[in-house]
Amino acid sequence: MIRADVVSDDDLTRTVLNLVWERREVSRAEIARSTKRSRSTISEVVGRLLGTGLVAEVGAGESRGGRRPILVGFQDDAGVILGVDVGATHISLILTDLRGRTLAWRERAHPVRSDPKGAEALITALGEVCLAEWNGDRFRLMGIGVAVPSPVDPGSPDRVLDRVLPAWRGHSVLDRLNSVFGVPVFVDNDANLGAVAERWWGEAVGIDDFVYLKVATGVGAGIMIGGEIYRGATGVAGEIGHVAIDPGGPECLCGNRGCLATFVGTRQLVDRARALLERFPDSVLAGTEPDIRAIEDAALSDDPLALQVVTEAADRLGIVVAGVLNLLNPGSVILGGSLARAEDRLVKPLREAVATRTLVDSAAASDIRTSDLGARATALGAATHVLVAALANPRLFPGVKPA
Amino acid sequence: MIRADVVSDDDLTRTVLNLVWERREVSRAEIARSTKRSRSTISEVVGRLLGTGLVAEVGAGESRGGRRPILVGFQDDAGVILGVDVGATHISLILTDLRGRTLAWRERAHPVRSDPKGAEALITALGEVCLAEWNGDRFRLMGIGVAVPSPVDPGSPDRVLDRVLPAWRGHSVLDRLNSVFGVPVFVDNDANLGAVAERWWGEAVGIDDFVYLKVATGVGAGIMIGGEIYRGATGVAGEIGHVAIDPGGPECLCGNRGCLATFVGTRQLVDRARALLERFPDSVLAGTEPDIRAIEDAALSDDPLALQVVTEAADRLGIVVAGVLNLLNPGSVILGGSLARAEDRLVKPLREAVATRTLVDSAAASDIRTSDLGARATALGAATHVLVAALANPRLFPGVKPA
DNA sequence: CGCACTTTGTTCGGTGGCCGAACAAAGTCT
DNA sequence: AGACTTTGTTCGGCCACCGAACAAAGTGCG
Repeated sequence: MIRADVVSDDDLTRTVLNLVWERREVSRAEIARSTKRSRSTISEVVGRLLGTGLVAEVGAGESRGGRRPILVGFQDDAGVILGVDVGATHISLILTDLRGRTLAWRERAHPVRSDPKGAEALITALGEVCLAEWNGDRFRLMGIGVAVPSPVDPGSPDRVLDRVLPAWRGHSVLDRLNSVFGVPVFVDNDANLGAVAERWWGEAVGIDDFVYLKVATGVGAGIMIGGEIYRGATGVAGEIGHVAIDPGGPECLCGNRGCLATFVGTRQLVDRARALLERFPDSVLAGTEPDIRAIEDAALSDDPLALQVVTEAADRLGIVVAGVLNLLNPGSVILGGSLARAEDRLVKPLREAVATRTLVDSAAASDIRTSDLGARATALGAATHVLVAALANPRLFPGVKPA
Repeated sequence: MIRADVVSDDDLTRTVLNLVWERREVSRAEIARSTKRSRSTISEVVGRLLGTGLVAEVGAGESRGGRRPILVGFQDDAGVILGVDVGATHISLILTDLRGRTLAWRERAHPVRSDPKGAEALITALGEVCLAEWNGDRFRLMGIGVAVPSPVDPGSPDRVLDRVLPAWRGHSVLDRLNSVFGVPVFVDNDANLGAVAERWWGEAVGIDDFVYLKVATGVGAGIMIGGEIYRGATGVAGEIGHVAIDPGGPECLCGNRGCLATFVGTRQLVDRARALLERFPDSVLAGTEPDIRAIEDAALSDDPLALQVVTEAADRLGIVVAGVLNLLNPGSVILGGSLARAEDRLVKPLREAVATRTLVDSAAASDIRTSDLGARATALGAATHVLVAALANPRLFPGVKPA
């Protein structure tokens, strides 16, 4: 795997580049004020950046009582990124520009666990499809981000240590992506990458400390501390799917009883809905074989059965969210994955469940909401991970030569 | 309150000072190798540091095949620090040198909650006693650290926001300490400061990510991430005393039911021991009015009643510790406060309780142990907090003039 | 309209932190 | 004893960054 993080770029150059990205269009004088450097220094740095093509002079700004500033703008189309979301039962890919805009998007159901070889082929094929649809200069592809539903070892980021995806063990799939597309490949856990997506494009823009909760086949948390993903000592921080919330609960795949995942995992939600069918004969789901999507839709139309499922899930989630609030006191908790579409129908009972289990202070200070990034959140986060790496190390950008 | 954190010292100077502190005695050449700076640069920095009196040339080291190095040593007695532990029912003070050595120590039982004015007077009086016992140059006192059993707002570190100690609200007590002793006063939560003590002098030396769990009148956690205390969005991170572990449990002061604190707080442990007296007529505690200390002693002599109390507490703690492991994946969990003296008698059942509630990975990777800093841990941590601030900003040291 | 004042961006000489080369001092090893 | 190492210092120089000065291009007031 290509490793581009050995040589680091000039500190100030990086700072300026990030600032231009954030502000989109900004004058040299404004950069100087923000970074507390002299205008002469900034002028020189900006001059170098102009040479890379990552930024360009894009016109004049408003006068602040004197000469009008020359606005320097970030070139969002200077590169593109491929984001891959490897789910338990699906694979999806997104191609984005440097502002997180979707250039292409593909999704396929696939039994990833039982057919890893097919999954690998599917990813490369869909990757080609996305690039073809975009129809731009292929050498502008900067990197590939991959989200996997499993912890990722920070010591060796290219190694996925997993019981869920045994065939992904080792480097094979990632190395293959690297050699097929010829760009760096980054891997991380799906909940972590969901948090990244929220931090850059979603509900957590501007928030540096929050917890992203992803409910899907499994349950995971992405913990953002100081704007960085927190991984813990061995990279499994946030693996809350198997927190025991009911000692008398059903047995879990992990061997324990009453894990959170046995109550709010996608499959369990669907099972629960089926079990409730006879108690709610008037439900719109009656007489159907409901899937998670149908349950969400039903909840949005205030179907009593679906609301019951959502409320029960909120209750169970509440136990864990309360624990998270008490322990970490995050500014925000953002809910993604299944049920996020239900918004208030999920959040309201969740807030109530949390309120009975937390001190007033921490509960009141934390705001709980749902993501609105939808199904593309995880893939988008994977792509964003590459963007973050590139903004931290501009050498990753195509056409930027090692100084 | 004096604020000394505005002007920051030269970065390299700080790095070198910290390195000399860590290594105790180290040559210029060795510093150059460690910091990856040239010997000429280090020579100059060390020269400046020698002028401050914080370090001194302390002899020659072993030859590494050439000229013998001149060892530069940190002067542990260049300053002293006062650490104050304000408990719910006691006050203790420690006077330390810059290596955490105890120069004086005083402890008094005091109803802090009901008599804050008396507590204030007691602190200043005991501070004077400690300084008198030490009998050194008083102007070498660098600062005072105060540990309070309550969250501390990071936004205004000198303000204690508390229901537990209403009279400590605002600045009064801390300002008074500042004006009496004429040095900066630092305040933080007791569990946070216990974690600091462990990080510098205890079980967590060399470990940058761990959780310190303090069981006393209440229960709190100090979360160390990357060598820094993690405070959360509003400074209440680690307030786990009121995590609900049993919806049917007893009512808590906080208004909820089944809080962790209602099972393992000091008072609850003592109550539980009393309740068990009739079931264990042969216990060494039979016929006595046991306090927490007696229970610990009894546990150490394998008294069945005491072991029962300890085991039950371990079970309850296990629920929360398991949650912490799953969420944060810390490298270590360190137990302080009551029962820490019981060591394996506490840790063994705790590990078992945790093992049934965590994934193999995170449980196996984390090592759980007891603190051995004893009763002085919190006060020592308070003093250490000042030391940390001083090493980060040498200007705080007495006699070091603003460059 | 003209004039005083602001702001922007560039030029240019200077400063300070850090470096490398060179060297003397003080060791080790054969 | 002589060759080689390591340490610590000196000294010239590089480079990032700065401040002063300036021209260009605005605003606003009399």
